[in-house]
Amino acid sequence: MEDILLNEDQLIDMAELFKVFGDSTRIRILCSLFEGERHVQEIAVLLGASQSGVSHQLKILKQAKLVKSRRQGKLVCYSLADDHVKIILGMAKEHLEETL
Amino acid sequence: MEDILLNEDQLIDMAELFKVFGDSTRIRILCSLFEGERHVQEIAVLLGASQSGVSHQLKILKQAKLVKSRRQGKLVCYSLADDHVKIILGMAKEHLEETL
DNA sequence: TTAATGCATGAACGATTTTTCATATGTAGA
DNA sequence: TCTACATATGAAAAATCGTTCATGCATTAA
Repeated sequence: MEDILLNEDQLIDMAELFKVFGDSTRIRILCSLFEGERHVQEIAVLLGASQSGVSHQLKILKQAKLVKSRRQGKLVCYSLADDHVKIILGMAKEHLEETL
Repeated sequence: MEDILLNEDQLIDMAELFKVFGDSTRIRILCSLFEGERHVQEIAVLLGASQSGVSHQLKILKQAKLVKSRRQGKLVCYSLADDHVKIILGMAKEHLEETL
């Protein structure tokens, strides 16, 4: 693995990115998208959360480019933006499993 | 890559873990340990932070098992706990570089 | 034992975040 | 157009977090 020295801006960006992962509601949302697209209501029901709450969190996830969305009539479907999400979560899971 | 379905406890633990990464001071501390052990004062000077502040953050990092420590006389030396730290940071860096 | 040095910790304050509530926007169908 | 449904958003309330300050504990050397 190459070196990962970071400059000041990268540090800030990286902290921002991890902050996004650092909330169990948002991780739940990401996990709910592992098998593909879901629309907002669907996610809200799945998590037992409010529509508004989910919408707010989806916005944060989207700003971090962890999810993308497309409108389909009245629905807005969200999906994972790329594979890094799964990889990062997988790495974290591994860490947890090895250290607990 | 294997699947990464998570149960409730794992979700919480994972969010906790990412929360720890979600602060630029803590990332700075982790990066300062890439080349090996450092003691507290050394880290504080390197970051231009207070001894107390660094100590508080080191405690959080240690609880998350991202760093370990050993006492050497009056000094306490900290080092990265395992390779996951570098890997996780590397993965995040990759994500940032590809999406910005 | 006392003094000096290095680190840890508790409490308090300010700042940031998450959640909730009310409401606005957008879309489809009658 | 009007109504119903799906989502987004702003603002306020509630919860969480980071930093600082003061002080305590541990170690070493005199």
